[in-house]
Amino acid sequence: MSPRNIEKDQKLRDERQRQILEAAMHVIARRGLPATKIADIASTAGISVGNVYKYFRSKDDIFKALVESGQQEYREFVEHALHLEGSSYDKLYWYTENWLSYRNGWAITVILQYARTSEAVPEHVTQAVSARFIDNLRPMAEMIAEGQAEGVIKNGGSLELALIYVSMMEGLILHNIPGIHEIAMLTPDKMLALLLK
Amino acid sequence: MSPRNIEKDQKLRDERQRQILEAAMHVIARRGLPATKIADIASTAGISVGNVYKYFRSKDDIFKALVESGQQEYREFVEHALHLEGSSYDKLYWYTENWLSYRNGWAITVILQYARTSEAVPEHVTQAVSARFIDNLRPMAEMIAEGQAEGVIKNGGSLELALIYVSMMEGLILHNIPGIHEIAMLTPDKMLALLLK
Amino acid sequence: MSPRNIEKDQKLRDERQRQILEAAMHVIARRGLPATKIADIASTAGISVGNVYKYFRSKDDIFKALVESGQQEYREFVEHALHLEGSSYDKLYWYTENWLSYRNGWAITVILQYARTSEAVPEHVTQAVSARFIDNLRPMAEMIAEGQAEGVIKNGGSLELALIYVSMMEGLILHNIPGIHEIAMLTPDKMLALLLK
Amino acid sequence: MSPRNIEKDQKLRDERQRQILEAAMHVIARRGLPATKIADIASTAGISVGNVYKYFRSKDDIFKALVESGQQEYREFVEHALHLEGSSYDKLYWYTENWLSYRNGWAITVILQYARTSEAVPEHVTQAVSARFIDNLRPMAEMIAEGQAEGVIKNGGSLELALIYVSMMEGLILHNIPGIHEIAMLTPDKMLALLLK
DNA sequence: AATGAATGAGTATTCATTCAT
DNA sequence: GATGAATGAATACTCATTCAT
Repeated sequence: MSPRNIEKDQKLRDERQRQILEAAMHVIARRGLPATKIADIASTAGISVGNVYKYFRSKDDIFKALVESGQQEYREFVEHALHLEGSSYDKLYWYTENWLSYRNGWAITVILQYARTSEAVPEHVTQAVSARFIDNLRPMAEMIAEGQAEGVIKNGGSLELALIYVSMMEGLILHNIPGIHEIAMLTPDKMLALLLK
Repeated sequence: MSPRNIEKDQKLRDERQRQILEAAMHVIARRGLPATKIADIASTAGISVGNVYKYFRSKDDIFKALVESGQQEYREFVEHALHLEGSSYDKLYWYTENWLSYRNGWAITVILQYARTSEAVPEHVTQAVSARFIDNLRPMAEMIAEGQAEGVIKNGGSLELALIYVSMMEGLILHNIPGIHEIAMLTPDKMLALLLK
Repeated sequence: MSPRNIEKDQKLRDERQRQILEAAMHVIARRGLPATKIADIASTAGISVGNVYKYFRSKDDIFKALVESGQQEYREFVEHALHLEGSSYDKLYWYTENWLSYRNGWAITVILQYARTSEAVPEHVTQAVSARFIDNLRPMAEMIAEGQAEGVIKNGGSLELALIYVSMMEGLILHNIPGIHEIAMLTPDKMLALLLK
Repeated sequence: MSPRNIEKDQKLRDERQRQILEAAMHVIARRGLPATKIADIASTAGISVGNVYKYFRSKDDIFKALVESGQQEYREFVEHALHLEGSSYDKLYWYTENWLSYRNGWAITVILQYARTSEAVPEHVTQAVSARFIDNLRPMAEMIAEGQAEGVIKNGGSLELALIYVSMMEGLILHNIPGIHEIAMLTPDKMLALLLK
């Protein structure tokens, strides 16, 4: 009866949804949530305004999905680092080098920071993001603990050091400043040096 | 009108202006610029909406003034640290302890971060803020260089280390997360440990 | 294609069209024209949105068809009453009893009332409906005139009395109020009593 | 301190509110609630769109206020009739003549009918309006009971007769049909004749 | 013919800014 | 100067209609 290919339709729907989130991530990271118009997201995604609403109930709904997928993407990233072959230094090096250069890393960092700190975000969202943020520190803490066992990394609470290191990376990522590279050629080894004995 | 009154009037104007900026700083830091209404600023400052416009031309004007006074306040703060009596460690300790706990520190950090990174901010503002940010790194770099001369602080480019340290502090300040203190009692010495040999 | 099939196709088309109008009648009567979405009509009719447009040019087109078929259905109803065997009282009784209880009576009454009175309806539609409404009063007027000739019904212009009686029925039908039956068990004889000498 | 006259301001506010409701009543009665734009109400009231929202939270809020004031206005009207000097016939005559010709009568009738019957109206509103409608029948029932005691009016439940009479008036009022007056010069005595013995 | 995804014009609502008092 | 009512441009969201499959 139906003249449409249901399976293919579903694939197209999933593809569209990813398309919208991808567009939203970059636009929102650059301008902030409230300054981003649905029309911006739609045109970046190459679709019409109305069609965005076929896939998401509201702008806030998009933001929520963005935050969730961002945190999941980060979790997979850091878990991947943890399970690499090699010394803990190698793992941390890989993490540092790749999160800095990864195309979505900056955008995810900016968006999650906004989600955690702005009172314009509903409190239950803020809290969920914060809880997950802390949970996402654990793989990094594990890498640090390994390094301490290997005698390479400074002593101290591994979770505390993880928080400090992640904060530093976030702080640096947020300094997307023109001209910053002229004063600092920040390479992973310079950043990791802070953790070393 | 006597010159006495004119002078007094001017003082009142300046006082009001500071009042408005103070209110704007806290409201904007919490909700972000676009989500903050002039009415919020006015009511926080305890004056009427219309009256705000007697002191500032527009919302953007308030933001610009905020950013400027914030950067100036930071500059004075860091210069003060640099000229303290004592070792470079003592100076950095004072800086770390006080900027973290200073009432306006958090708000200034949040606002300047937004001013630097959002495309919703006019480019000439972004650029001015960024340039001044780099300039404001110098007193910190000087303290670090002193510490290196004293043989206490790690080797490396002092401006680079300053950027890293400031980024870390900003990153930590932005983690105004409920529950974060249960996993990390961050004291100045733990943070400074990163810089030490 | 054989003429047999063409004929069959036409029947199917007519059937679908009636299906859509039937669905539209009930949805629109309940929510009003502007608050009714094409999607509501489609899903009530059990077909897809796109398919509705295979049978009607537009929402307004559906409404126009609805109004026409509603007025025709009413006309047939009242003509049927007029040509029943029996006294004029019997005819009026049958009319009163059955229009009140007839499944489409309420919906048709509501829709025609809207079509006649709302400025949101194009004027040429309003006028056509009104003209036909007046015309549709005539069979009722005839029944009343008969009753007057029989000496059972009050004196007075038969068309005027018809208008009054029909208005009363419409008014009552529009009082689809929960709880109304607890204060009034309205039976045809009570309503007809008004017309009697 | 305040440069505005508070008492005068309040009066102006009340005046504006009445202005908006008055405008809304006529526009909504003519076009229906969903087809009425806030811009229509605003321009009819002679103020700006934004200013409407200084006095009412939303379009639905306006509608609710309209319904309440409409029912109150009707109640006062019918109570006034009840307490007039004279026979019950005189009272009913006054009621019939004046509600028909009263400038707001038509609009109130149309709006209340919509409020009672459309599913587009939230159910708690529908129910409140219906309950009050039934309550508002009582003064009319009292007039009818008086008439029955005087031996002028037909026998029968007074509340039932009230419902029938009010429905008839509503039905007639809703027949705001061009050309209707050429077939029926409806005067109060013709309408009241229905109730007489 | 049937489907439902895609489009974009239309409307409710918000809020920076102005202005009469 | 101070106030807050008034304005209207801007934006989220809806829905009639079209169109590719």
